[in-house]
Amino acid sequence: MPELPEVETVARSIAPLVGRRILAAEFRCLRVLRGGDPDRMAARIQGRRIAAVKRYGKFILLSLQGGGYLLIHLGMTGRLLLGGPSGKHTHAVLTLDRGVLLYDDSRQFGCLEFSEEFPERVAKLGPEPLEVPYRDFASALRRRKTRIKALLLNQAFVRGIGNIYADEALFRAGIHPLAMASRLRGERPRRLFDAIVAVLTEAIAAGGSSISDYVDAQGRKGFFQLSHRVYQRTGEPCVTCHTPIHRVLVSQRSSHFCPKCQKR
DNA sequence: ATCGGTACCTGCACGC
DNA sequence: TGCGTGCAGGTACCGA
Repeated sequence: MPELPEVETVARSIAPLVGRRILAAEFRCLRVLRGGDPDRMAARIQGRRIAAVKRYGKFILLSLQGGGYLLIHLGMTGRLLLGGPSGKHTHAVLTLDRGVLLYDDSRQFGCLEFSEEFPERVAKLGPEPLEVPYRDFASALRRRKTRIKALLLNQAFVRGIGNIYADEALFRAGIHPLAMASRLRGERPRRLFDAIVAVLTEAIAAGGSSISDYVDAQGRKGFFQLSHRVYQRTGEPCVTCHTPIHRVLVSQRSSHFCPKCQKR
Protein backbone atom coordinates (compact mmCIF):
# COMPACT_ATOMS: atom_id res chain seq x y z
CA MET A 1 0.00 0.00 0.00
CA PRO A 2 2.01 2.78 1.29
CA GLU A 3 4.68 4.85 -0.34
CA LEU A 4 6.04 8.19 0.82
CA PRO A 5 2.79 10.22 0.46
CA GLU A 6 0.68 7.57 2.21
CA VAL A 7 3.22 7.12 5.02
CA GLU A 8 3.49 10.91 5.39
CA THR A 9 -0.30 11.09 5.70
CA VAL A 10 -0.32 8.35 8.35
CA ALA A 11 2.55 10.01 10.22
CA ARG A 12 0.66 13.31 10.28
CA SER A 13 -2.50 11.60 11.47
CA ILE A 14 -0.70 10.10 14.48
CA ALA A 15 1.26 13.28 15.27
CA PRO A 16 -1.22 14.08 18.10
CA LEU A 17 0.23 11.08 19.97
CA VAL A 18 3.32 13.10 20.90
CA GLY A 19 3.31 13.44 24.68
CA ARG A 20 1.12 10.37 25.27
CA ARG A 21 2.34 7.64 27.62
CA ILE A 22 2.33 3.99 26.51
CA LEU A 23 0.63 2.13 29.37
CA ALA A 24 0.84 -1.30 27.78
CA ALA A 25 2.08 -2.93 24.58
CA GLU A 26 0.87 -6.23 23.21
CA PHE A 27 2.58 -7.95 20.27
CA ARG A 28 0.65 -10.88 18.80
CA CYS A 29 2.61 -11.81 15.70
CA LEU A 30 6.25 -12.92 15.68
CA ARG A 31 6.63 -12.50 11.94
CA VAL A 32 6.13 -8.72 11.94
CA LEU A 33 8.26 -8.22 15.05
CA ARG A 34 11.96 -7.63 14.42
CA GLY A 35 14.51 -8.21 17.08
CA GLY A 36 13.10 -10.82 19.32
CA ASP A 37 10.83 -11.68 22.15
CA PRO A 38 7.41 -9.94 22.18
CA ASP A 39 7.11 -9.78 25.96
CA ARG A 40 10.58 -8.35 26.48
CA MET A 41 9.94 -5.75 23.78
CA ALA A 42 6.63 -4.85 25.41
CA ALA A 43 8.33 -4.48 28.78
CA ARG A 44 10.91 -2.08 27.35
CA ILE A 45 8.26 0.13 25.78
CA GLN A 46 5.82 0.17 28.65
CA GLY A 47 5.63 3.37 30.66
CA ARG A 48 7.54 5.52 28.17
CA ARG A 49 6.13 8.63 26.58
CA ILE A 50 6.12 9.26 22.84
CA ALA A 51 8.52 12.16 22.33
CA ALA A 52 8.35 12.49 18.53
CA VAL A 53 6.80 11.02 15.41
CA LYS A 54 8.88 11.32 12.26
CA ARG A 55 8.80 9.76 8.79
CA TYR A 56 11.95 8.51 7.03
CA GLY A 57 11.09 7.34 3.52
CA LYS A 58 8.42 4.68 4.08
CA PHE A 59 9.28 4.22 7.77
CA ILE A 60 7.61 5.86 10.74
CA LEU A 61 9.86 6.32 13.75
CA LEU A 62 8.45 6.92 17.22
CA SER A 63 11.10 8.34 19.53
CA LEU A 64 10.46 7.53 23.15
CA GLN A 65 11.21 9.79 26.06
CA GLY A 66 14.29 8.69 27.95
CA GLY A 67 15.68 6.98 24.85
CA GLY A 68 14.57 4.17 22.61
CA TYR A 69 12.85 4.00 19.27
CA LEU A 70 9.87 2.14 17.88
CA LEU A 71 10.31 1.75 14.13
CA ILE A 72 7.26 0.93 12.01
CA HIS A 73 7.09 -0.13 8.36
CA LEU A 74 3.68 -0.70 6.80
CA GLY A 75 4.85 -3.10 4.07
CA MET A 76 2.10 -3.55 1.49
CA THR A 77 -1.01 -3.77 3.66
CA GLY A 78 0.00 -2.34 7.03
CA ARG A 79 -2.25 0.16 8.80
CA LEU A 80 -1.90 2.19 11.96
CA LEU A 81 -5.29 2.93 13.45
CA LEU A 82 -6.24 5.20 16.32
CA GLY A 83 -8.87 3.22 18.20
CA GLY A 84 -11.31 1.00 16.39
CA PRO A 85 -11.94 -2.69 16.90
CA SER A 86 -9.00 -5.06 16.73
CA GLY A 87 -9.40 -7.68 14.02
CA LYS A 88 -7.99 -10.92 12.69
CA HIS A 89 -4.87 -9.16 11.32
CA THR A 90 -4.20 -6.88 14.30
CA HIS A 91 -0.63 -7.72 15.29
CA ALA A 92 0.10 -5.03 17.87
CA VAL A 93 -1.91 -3.00 20.34
CA LEU A 94 -0.44 -0.01 22.18
CA THR A 95 -2.66 1.14 25.02
CA LEU A 96 -2.01 4.83 25.70
CA ASP A 97 -2.95 7.06 28.60
CA ARG A 98 -5.52 8.43 26.21
CA GLY A 99 -6.69 6.14 23.39
CA VAL A 100 -5.18 3.11 21.70
CA LEU A 101 -2.99 2.58 18.63
CA LEU A 102 -3.44 -0.61 16.57
CA TYR A 103 -1.10 -2.12 14.01
CA ASP A 104 -2.97 -4.15 11.40
CA ASP A 105 -1.39 -5.95 8.43
CA SER A 106 -3.04 -8.76 6.46
CA ARG A 107 0.00 -9.73 4.35
CA GLN A 108 2.49 -9.35 7.20
CA PHE A 109 5.11 -7.68 5.02
CA GLY A 110 5.39 -4.78 7.42
CA CYS A 111 7.29 -4.77 10.68
CA LEU A 112 7.71 -3.27 14.12
CA GLU A 113 11.15 -2.99 15.65
CA PHE A 114 12.33 -1.62 18.98
CA SER A 115 15.89 -0.40 19.45
CA GLU A 116 17.71 1.62 22.10
CA GLU A 117 19.85 3.31 19.43
CA PHE A 118 18.81 5.12 16.27
CA PRO A 119 17.88 2.22 13.94
CA GLU A 120 20.46 1.01 11.45
CA ARG A 121 17.78 0.34 8.83
CA VAL A 122 16.92 4.04 8.74
CA ALA A 123 20.55 5.16 8.76
CA LYS A 124 21.20 3.11 5.60
CA LEU A 125 18.47 4.82 3.55
CA GLY A 126 19.18 7.28 0.73
CA PRO A 127 18.10 10.94 0.96
CA GLU A 128 14.53 12.23 1.06
CA PRO A 129 13.42 12.99 -2.50
CA LEU A 130 11.79 16.24 -1.36
CA GLU A 131 15.01 17.39 0.35
CA VAL A 132 17.89 16.18 -1.81
CA PRO A 133 19.56 18.95 -3.84
CA TYR A 134 19.23 18.51 -7.60
CA ARG A 135 22.97 18.28 -8.24
CA ASP A 136 23.35 15.38 -5.76
CA PHE A 137 20.48 13.55 -7.44
CA ALA A 138 21.94 14.15 -10.93
CA SER A 139 25.46 13.04 -10.03
CA ALA A 140 24.16 9.90 -8.32
CA LEU A 141 22.09 9.09 -11.43
CA ARG A 142 25.18 9.27 -13.63
CA ARG A 143 26.95 6.63 -11.54
CA ARG A 144 24.25 3.96 -11.71
CA LYS A 145 24.25 1.32 -14.42
CA THR A 146 20.74 0.07 -13.96
CA ARG A 147 17.29 0.72 -15.35
CA ILE A 148 15.81 3.98 -14.12
CA LYS A 149 12.64 2.34 -12.81
CA ALA A 150 14.64 -0.13 -10.70
CA LEU A 151 16.80 2.70 -9.39
CA LEU A 152 13.82 4.82 -8.30
CA LEU A 153 12.54 1.82 -6.31
CA ASN A 154 15.93 1.38 -4.61
CA GLN A 155 15.55 2.88 -1.12
CA ALA A 156 19.32 3.33 -0.80
CA PHE A 157 19.20 5.69 -3.80
CA VAL A 158 16.26 7.83 -2.68
CA ARG A 159 13.89 6.84 0.10
CA GLY A 160 10.12 6.66 -0.17
CA ILE A 161 9.35 6.15 -3.86
CA GLY A 162 7.43 2.96 -4.67
CA ASN A 163 5.77 1.47 -7.72
CA ILE A 164 2.95 4.02 -8.11
CA TYR A 165 5.05 7.18 -7.86
CA ALA A 166 7.95 5.77 -9.88
CA ASP A 167 5.59 5.12 -12.80
CA GLU A 168 3.80 8.46 -12.41
CA ALA A 169 7.07 10.44 -12.21
CA LEU A 170 8.57 8.68 -15.24
CA PHE A 171 5.43 9.42 -17.26
CA ARG A 172 5.51 13.10 -16.35
CA ALA A 173 9.20 13.25 -17.25
CA GLY A 174 8.66 11.42 -20.57
CA ILE A 175 11.22 8.73 -19.68
CA HIS A 176 10.83 5.02 -20.47
CA PRO A 177 11.03 2.78 -17.37
CA LEU A 178 13.69 0.60 -19.03
CA ALA A 179 16.00 3.54 -19.83
CA MET A 180 19.47 3.20 -18.28
CA ALA A 181 19.94 5.68 -15.41
CA SER A 182 23.53 6.60 -16.29
CA ARG A 183 22.58 7.40 -19.88
CA LEU A 184 19.92 10.04 -19.24
CA ARG A 185 21.14 13.18 -20.97
CA GLY A 186 20.29 16.82 -21.51
CA GLU A 187 17.08 17.99 -19.88
CA ARG A 188 16.00 14.52 -18.81
CA PRO A 189 17.59 14.27 -15.34
CA ARG A 190 16.16 17.69 -14.45
CA ARG A 191 12.73 16.78 -15.79
CA LEU A 192 12.76 13.57 -13.75
CA PHE A 193 13.78 15.38 -10.57
CA ASP A 194 11.05 17.99 -11.05
CA ALA A 195 8.47 15.29 -11.85
CA ILE A 196 9.31 13.38 -8.65
CA VAL A 197 8.96 16.53 -6.53
CA ALA A 198 5.68 17.49 -8.22
CA VAL A 199 4.01 14.09 -8.03
CA LEU A 200 4.98 13.50 -4.39
CA THR A 201 3.92 16.99 -3.36
CA GLU A 202 0.55 16.69 -5.10
CA ALA A 203 -0.01 13.21 -3.67
CA ILE A 204 0.71 14.36 -0.10
CA ALA A 205 -1.76 17.22 -0.58
CA ALA A 206 -4.36 14.64 -1.71
CA GLY A 207 -3.77 12.42 1.35
CA GLY A 208 -2.08 9.71 -0.76
CA SER A 209 -3.53 7.08 -3.09
CA SER A 210 -6.20 4.65 -1.83
CA ILE A 211 -5.93 1.72 -4.25
CA SER A 212 -7.82 -0.90 -2.29
CA ASP A 213 -7.71 -0.53 1.44
CA TYR A 214 -5.30 2.25 2.36
CA VAL A 215 -6.55 4.68 5.01
CA ASP A 216 -4.84 6.98 7.49
CA ALA A 217 -4.97 6.46 11.26
CA GLN A 218 -8.42 8.05 11.43
CA GLY A 219 -9.74 5.80 8.67
CA ARG A 220 -9.78 8.53 6.00
CA LYS A 221 -9.05 7.60 2.39
CA GLY A 222 -6.71 9.52 0.12
CA PHE A 223 -7.81 10.58 -3.34
CA PHE A 224 -4.64 10.82 -5.42
CA GLN A 225 -5.62 7.56 -7.20
CA LEU A 226 -8.00 9.77 -9.19
CA SER A 227 -4.96 11.62 -10.59
CA HIS A 228 -2.94 8.56 -11.70
CA ARG A 229 -2.05 8.93 -15.37
CA VAL A 230 -0.44 5.52 -16.04
CA TYR A 231 -0.39 3.40 -12.88
CA GLN A 232 -2.77 0.42 -13.34
CA ARG A 233 -4.20 2.00 -16.49
CA THR A 234 -2.94 -0.69 -18.91
CA GLY A 235 -4.84 -0.48 -22.20
CA GLU A 236 -6.51 2.82 -21.36
CA PRO A 237 -5.71 5.86 -23.54
CA CYS A 238 -2.78 8.08 -22.60
CA VAL A 239 -4.07 11.38 -21.19
CA THR A 240 -1.73 13.25 -23.56
CA CYS A 241 -1.76 11.33 -26.89
CA HIS A 242 -4.48 8.66 -26.48
CA THR A 243 -2.07 5.79 -27.24
CA PRO A 244 -2.99 2.75 -25.08
CA ILE A 245 -0.88 2.50 -21.92
CA HIS A 246 1.54 -0.47 -21.93
CA ARG A 247 2.72 -2.66 -19.08
CA VAL A 248 6.16 -4.29 -18.78
CA LEU A 249 7.98 -6.01 -15.96
CA VAL A 250 11.05 -4.24 -14.59
CA SER A 251 12.77 -6.05 -11.69
CA GLN A 252 9.66 -8.20 -11.42
CA ARG A 253 7.43 -5.18 -10.80
CA SER A 254 4.64 -4.02 -13.09
CA SER A 255 5.58 -0.82 -14.89
CA HIS A 256 2.99 1.24 -16.70
CA PHE A 257 3.97 3.70 -19.41
CA CYS A 258 2.92 5.40 -22.64
CA PRO A 259 5.02 3.95 -25.51
CA LYS A 260 4.68 7.19 -27.48
CA CYS A 261 5.30 9.80 -24.75
CA GLN A 262 8.06 7.86 -22.95
CA LYS A 263 11.11 7.20 -25.09
CA ARG A 264 14.11 5.14 -24.07
C1' DA B 1 30.18 -3.79 -4.61
C1' DT B 2 26.13 -4.09 -7.54
C1' DC B 3 22.77 -6.37 -10.03
C1' DG B 4 18.45 -9.37 -10.94
C1' DG B 5 15.58 -13.03 -9.39
C1' DT B 6 13.05 -15.22 -5.70
C1' DA B 7 10.65 -15.74 -1.26
C1' DC B 8 7.70 -14.15 2.13
C1' DC B 9 1.83 -13.75 3.16
C1' DT B 10 -3.13 -12.96 2.40
C1' DG B 11 -6.95 -11.48 -0.36
C1' DC B 12 -9.25 -10.35 -4.51
C1' DA B 13 -10.80 -10.62 -9.39
C1' DC B 14 -11.17 -13.42 -13.12
C1' DG B 15 -12.17 -17.49 -16.22
C1' DC B 16 -13.77 -22.05 -16.39
C1' DT C 1 -20.47 -22.69 -6.11
C1' DG C 2 -15.67 -23.75 -6.17
C1' DC C 3 -11.08 -24.11 -7.92
C1' DG C 4 -6.88 -22.57 -10.18
C1' DT C 5 -4.30 -18.59 -11.76
C1' DG C 6 -2.39 -14.13 -11.63
C1' DC C 7 -1.94 -9.93 -9.44
C1' DA C 8 -1.23 -6.45 -5.51
C1' DG C 9 1.42 -0.17 -2.41
C1' DG C 10 6.76 -3.83 0.46
C1' DT C 11 11.86 -5.50 1.69
C1' DA C 12 15.41 -9.23 2.50
C1' DC C 13 18.32 -12.48 0.88
C1' DC C 14 20.57 -15.31 -2.45
C1' DG C 15 24.02 -16.26 -6.05
C1' DA C 16 26.26 -14.35 -10.23
